[in-house]
Amino acid sequence: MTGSKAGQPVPAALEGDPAEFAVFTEIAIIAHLADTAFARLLPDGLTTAQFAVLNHLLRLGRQDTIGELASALQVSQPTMSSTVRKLEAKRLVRLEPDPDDRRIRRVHVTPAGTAIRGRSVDALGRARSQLDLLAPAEWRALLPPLHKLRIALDAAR
Amino acid sequence: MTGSKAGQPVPAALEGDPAEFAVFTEIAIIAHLADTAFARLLPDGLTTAQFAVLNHLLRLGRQDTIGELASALQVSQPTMSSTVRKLEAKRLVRLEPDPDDRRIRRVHVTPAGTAIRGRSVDALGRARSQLDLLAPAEWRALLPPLHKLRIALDAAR
DNA sequence: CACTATTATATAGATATCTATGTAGTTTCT
DNA sequence: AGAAACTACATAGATATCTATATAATAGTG
Repeated sequence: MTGSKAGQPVPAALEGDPAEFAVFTEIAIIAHLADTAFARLLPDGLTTAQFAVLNHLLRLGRQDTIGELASALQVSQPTMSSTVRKLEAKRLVRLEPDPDDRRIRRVHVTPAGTAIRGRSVDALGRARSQLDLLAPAEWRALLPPLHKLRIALDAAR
Repeated sequence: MTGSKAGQPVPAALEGDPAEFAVFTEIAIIAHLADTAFARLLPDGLTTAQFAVLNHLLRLGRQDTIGELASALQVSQPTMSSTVRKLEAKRLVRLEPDPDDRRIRRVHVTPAGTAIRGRSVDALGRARSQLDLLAPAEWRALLPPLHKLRIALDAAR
C-alpha cells in the first residue's frame, strides 16, 4: 500500500451510520491491518493462510485432509486446495495418499514446515510482547462479545 | 464455500492461545462472514469494494480522484484503480478528466450508480432490521475498544 | 451386480488485494 | 528555460478468495 500513508486516512462511513455498520467497518479495517502486520512478521514470504494451515496441523498433531482443513479454517475447499499446493511447492508439507480411501490425500507437515512454523510463532510472540495495543483487561473484555457475534453470524448464514 | 457447512466449524486456535490471538482470530472470521453476507445482499453482483466506492462518493457528495478514494477506503492505489475500472465497465461511474491537471481523473457516479447504491442501502437496511445479532447496548459497547484498537494498529504500522 | 448418490479433489474463471515498477504530467530549483 | 523531483495513475505478476463445475472413488440400493 505505497500511496496511503498520507496522513490519517479518515475511515469513511463511521459517523452517522448505525452502530452495526460502524462495528463492521472497524472490524474490516482491523482484520486488514492485522493480516498485513502479521504477514510482515512471517519468515520467507510465508502468508497468513499458509501459516494457519501449518499451525493448525502442528498444534493439534494431525494429518488432516484438504476438506477437513477447509472446514476447520473456514475457507472453501478450492481455496484450501490452492493453499496446500503452495505449501507443497515450498516443501513445507507432503500430500500422502490414504491407503483406505484413494480419493483422500492427507497433509503431512515436513521437518522444514515444522521449523518455519516454530520461527513464525517465535516472531509473533516477540512482536506481541513488544507492542501492547490494548491493556490485558481490554483484550479479555473484547473477547466474549466478539465470540457471540461470530457465533451469531455463523448461524445466520 | 460449498463444502464447509458440515457442522459447527470449530475455529482452530481459540483455546489456549493468548487473548490477543483469540481476538484477532475472531475478528478475521467475523470480517470474512460479514463481507460474504454483505455481498450476498447487494444487487446485480455488486461487490462490497464496489459498493464502498459508490457509497463514499454519494454520502459525501464528492468526485474524488482514484488516489483520494484509495486513501479514504484504506486500499492501495492499484487496488482502487482496479475497482474503479470495474465500476466504469458496469457504467456505474464515469472518469472525467480534470481541466486543471491532466494527470487526474475524477470519479463521477452515474444515475445508474446512484440507483444501485440506493437499492443496496435499502437491502442492507432491511437485512439489518430483520436479524439482530447483538443487543443495541452490546453493539455500542463494542465500538470504543474496537475504535481504539484500530487507531493503535494504524499508528503501529 | 449395476445404477445412483455421495464424497474428496481438481479445474476454470472471477474479484480483491498486495508490491514493484513504468509512464505521463506538474512543480521546483538552479 | 532545463533538469530534477514529485505526483497521479497504469501495468505486471503474486496470493487469497469465491462460485460453478468436472472427475474420480466410495457407498448405498433395488
